[in-house]
Amino acid sequence: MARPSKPLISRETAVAAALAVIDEHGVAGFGLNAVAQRLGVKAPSLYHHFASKEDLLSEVARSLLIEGELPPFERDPDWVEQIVGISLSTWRSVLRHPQAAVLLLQFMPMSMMMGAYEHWAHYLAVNGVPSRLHLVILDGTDKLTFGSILFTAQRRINGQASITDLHNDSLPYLSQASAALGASDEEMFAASIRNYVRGVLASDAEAGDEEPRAELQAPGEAQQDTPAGVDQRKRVRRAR
Amino acid sequence: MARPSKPLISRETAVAAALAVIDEHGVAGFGLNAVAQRLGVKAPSLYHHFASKEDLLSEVARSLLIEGELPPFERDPDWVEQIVGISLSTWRSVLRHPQAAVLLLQFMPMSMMMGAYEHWAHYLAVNGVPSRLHLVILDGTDKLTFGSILFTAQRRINGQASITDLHNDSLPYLSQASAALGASDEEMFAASIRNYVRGVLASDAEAGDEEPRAELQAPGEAQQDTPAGVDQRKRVRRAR
DNA sequence: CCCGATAACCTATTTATGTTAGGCAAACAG
DNA sequence: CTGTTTGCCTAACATAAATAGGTTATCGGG
Repeated sequence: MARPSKPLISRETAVAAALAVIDEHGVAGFGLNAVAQRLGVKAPSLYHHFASKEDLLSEVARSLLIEGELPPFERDPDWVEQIVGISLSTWRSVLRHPQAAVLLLQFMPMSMMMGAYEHWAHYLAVNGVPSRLHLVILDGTDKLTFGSILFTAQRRINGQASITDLHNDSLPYLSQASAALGASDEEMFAASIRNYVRGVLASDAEAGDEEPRAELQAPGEAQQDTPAGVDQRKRVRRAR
Repeated sequence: MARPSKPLISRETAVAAALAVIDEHGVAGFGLNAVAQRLGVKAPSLYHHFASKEDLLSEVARSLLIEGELPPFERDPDWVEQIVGISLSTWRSVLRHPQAAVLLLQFMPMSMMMGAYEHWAHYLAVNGVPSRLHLVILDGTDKLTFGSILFTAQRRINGQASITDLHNDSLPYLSQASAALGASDEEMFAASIRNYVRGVLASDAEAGDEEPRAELQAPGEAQQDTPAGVDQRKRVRRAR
């Protein structure tokens, strides 16, 4: 075959095909051959559109996150729920493709994240959250979000039931905990974000009562070589 | 060469060699050839000890976690700090090998995690935490821990500075947030665990005023949350 | 002590896949 | 109309996982 009237490949269609292959066979079973076949094309032709396999996978990763809805810079008494809602939106979006979720780790578009962080920091400032809490909130919710996504994705890939649906006589405490809870993965995740942000606010309010609410970390005295499992908290923040 | 007097390969030495290769070249640059060379051996010989490359990598993943200890079943007024301390211990342990951290995702030993969860649920019950909160606490802290590990590992691999050391004029809000914080990765992580658990307790206290609540100080001696027929001997289990 | 079975390594080969090189015909620009 | 570019192709290469089969040392039962 020579040059076709209309191109058979575009970056978009190739990314879609790649995502379909990953959905079906996983990242491990992913190959340029399968992608090409799905496009009615031979594998080397993909190199006219992507520099390498990594380039293609990187684009797939980005496609998982593209619907970056960010909140407007307005005062919102329910700003915590804004955070919960958008985190949940990301959670749902990525978990439509559990097999591809792991790509986010390797190909996380850092510039995109920085932009989002800047936006959120601005949003938090508008809503009266002191700037010393911004990174604590953003960093924590992000790690919670992607930690939950990656864990949940892996569990779904393995065909394991949710940890909230556990019945195992050899794990009595855990089974009771599961029975006492009764929540879906999604509810668990949303609650975890909410709990985290509340915890940040509660801790800060508590610290502010006792101290001049200056900083999260006592000045000076570099920490180093602390043995594992040792309470490092004393210098950081004391809660009664 | 034929069969040597003393075996040149054992699963343990092979895992150590594999980890060394990954530390140096990353998971992408990892190959059986490099592992074999480090052992003074040819690659196919590894198949006498491992069923496949995945088998070897799975063992490497497990080796990253086997240093994690679990707390004894005793009352501990600072049980939150126990959780923080052990999470931090895991965090430090895995991040000694940032390049290998991603293996935890694919080869997370589920049985091991279930056992640890059971232990923790028991521990929380002993400390008067109502069972409806057990999974919320365990699941959330775990996701925070591994989310933080994976993010931090990736950032260190990419040679990027911590988000807490940010100076960028095009990101004014974020820069201010960073400047107002001044905490290390490790402190940020420990604080996030602490904040999360506190948030769970605060939310629960707020939600149900008629139901039993988790107390930090002195819950009743009766353990209404103990399932029947459970061996409560005190022990410290080593994951393996 | 002997000998078959097994263990532990080897070399050679197969297979799969990412990638590069070079060719050909349609499209397009001037 | 013509030269260049585009978009695909086939062929070939490099690497790496995995298998097959050979060789020798160790071990256990008679």
